[in-house]
Amino acid sequence: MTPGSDGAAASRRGRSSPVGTSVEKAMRILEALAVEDGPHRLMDVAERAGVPRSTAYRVLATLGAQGFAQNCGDGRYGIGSRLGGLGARVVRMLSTGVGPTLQELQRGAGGNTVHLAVRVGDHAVYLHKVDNDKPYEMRSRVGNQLPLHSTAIGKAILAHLPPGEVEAIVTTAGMASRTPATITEVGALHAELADVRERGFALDDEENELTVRCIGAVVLDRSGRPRGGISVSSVTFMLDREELLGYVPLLQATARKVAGLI
Amino acid sequence: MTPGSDGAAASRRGRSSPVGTSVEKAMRILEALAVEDGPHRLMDVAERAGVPRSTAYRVLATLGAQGFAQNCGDGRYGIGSRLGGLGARVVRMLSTGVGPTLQELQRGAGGNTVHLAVRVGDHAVYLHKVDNDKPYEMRSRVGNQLPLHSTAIGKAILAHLPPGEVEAIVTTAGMASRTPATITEVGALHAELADVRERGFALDDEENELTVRCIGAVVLDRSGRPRGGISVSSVTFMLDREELLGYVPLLQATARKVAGLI
DNA sequence: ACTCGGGTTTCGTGTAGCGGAACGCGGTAT
DNA sequence: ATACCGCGTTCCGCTACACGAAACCCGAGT
Repeated sequence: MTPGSDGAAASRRGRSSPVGTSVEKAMRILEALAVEDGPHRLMDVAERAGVPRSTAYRVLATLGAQGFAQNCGDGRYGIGSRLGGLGARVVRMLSTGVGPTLQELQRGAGGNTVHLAVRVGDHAVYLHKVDNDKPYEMRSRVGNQLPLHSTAIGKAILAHLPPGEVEAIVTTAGMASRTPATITEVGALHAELADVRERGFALDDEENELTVRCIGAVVLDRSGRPRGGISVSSVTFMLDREELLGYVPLLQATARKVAGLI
Repeated sequence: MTPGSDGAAASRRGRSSPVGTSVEKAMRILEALAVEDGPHRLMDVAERAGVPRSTAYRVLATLGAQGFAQNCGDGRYGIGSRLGGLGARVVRMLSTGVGPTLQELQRGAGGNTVHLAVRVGDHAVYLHKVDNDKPYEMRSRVGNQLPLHSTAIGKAILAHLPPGEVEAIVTTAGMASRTPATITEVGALHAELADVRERGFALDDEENELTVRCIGAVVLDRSGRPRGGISVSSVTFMLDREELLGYVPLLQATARKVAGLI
């Protein structure tokens, strides 16, 4: 088997938490540390990462000794600065890779704001942003988390996940009502996701933020799993729905291009 | 032993490459993938990470299956998008943590540009930047790499590393001559680093970039090792050396504060 | 004083990580 | 054409290291 391919192997012994190798555990623990700001209790990290407490402790000791994690003195844990250096490099490299492609999209889509986000656990995280050429700008920032059930990128991702995983995500992350238009019922969400799959793009019409309308398309990795998505956004009073939908073909073409660059 | 403490243990079996646990190997491999842009050959990654080829292969297979690394089809490897999501979160979290403190420094230091960088291998990487309030700005960007021997932050870091490690760094990274003032002799560097230690800060007077002058102070982790540094920068024709040096006490105080936030 | 939550430590088990060596394939020199 | 070489990939036997249940310990709440 070649590296980077699926490798659905692993997880044989798994009693309650089917996490495979120790490297995988470590990465999941780092992701668990990065979901929200404050220092985290060992127990929460362990649970979120799906590993037993003592394992989380051992891995955190290793990561801490290397500067990738940090024991905040009291028993709490946070991310370490060495991970910051790595993260800054990674974001910069990926951004420079996709930057030109997304700028083309921005220009071709009326100069409106373009976002690339990738899935991290039960959220998506902005990885790159191309600001619009308008006098105002969106308040989004690289590194911001966004919900999956109420955003165009999020719904595009969910639409390409197996239904069981969608279920798991809404169970743990909930379906917070962000605006009156937010989908807050699991049934309605599944119906919407079927629509998204059929149309090949997702529409967020003030579901996540009042006065903001977005179209989003999924970005798949080479094994067909959804890694993230891209979107074009505008404020509702500047761009009507029809005009925004006119950019869908370009959005989809760009999403396919981005998939090759991730 | 408590996690996050030194833990100089590890590396007993070590034949040629004294790298300990598999988690540590994985993190070093990720760092090796992030040093420069293009896809990397397996061999280069293995060498840079200090692990045998077959080990690098196996770890990359694991990381690739999880989306943290990527096999670019031909035998080359790059970073995966899942690492990008993690990295974006991490940078954002660390930035929001230190942002206010560094903004205070910027205001207290005449509104000049402030940087926070952390060490990654034999370079430093910008993790946060507070732009100046002048009509022009520095071209630096978060995620940029900077050499250690020719920058204020870099010299502040080197000054707090054991001499052997300094030797190793200049051996592998070299001492490129960036301007006529760049220190390019190992002996001169060691002398300069002794100065830096004694004064408690580093000065880069057009050593890395013509017309740019910086003061830098080291940021130590809780076990006393240098994790990175902060700096105040200005163009030479706007700020003479004396005035810049006047900001040293505030710089040092801020560095100590940042050490607690990393 | 008793309990409880949760971080830390211990420990015996066996497995997954390890890395040297062999393989195969494409490119290059002869 | 053939030999060579560099390098990604695969194999394989050994054992160090990961594993996780359970014990331990400390501080807070009652």
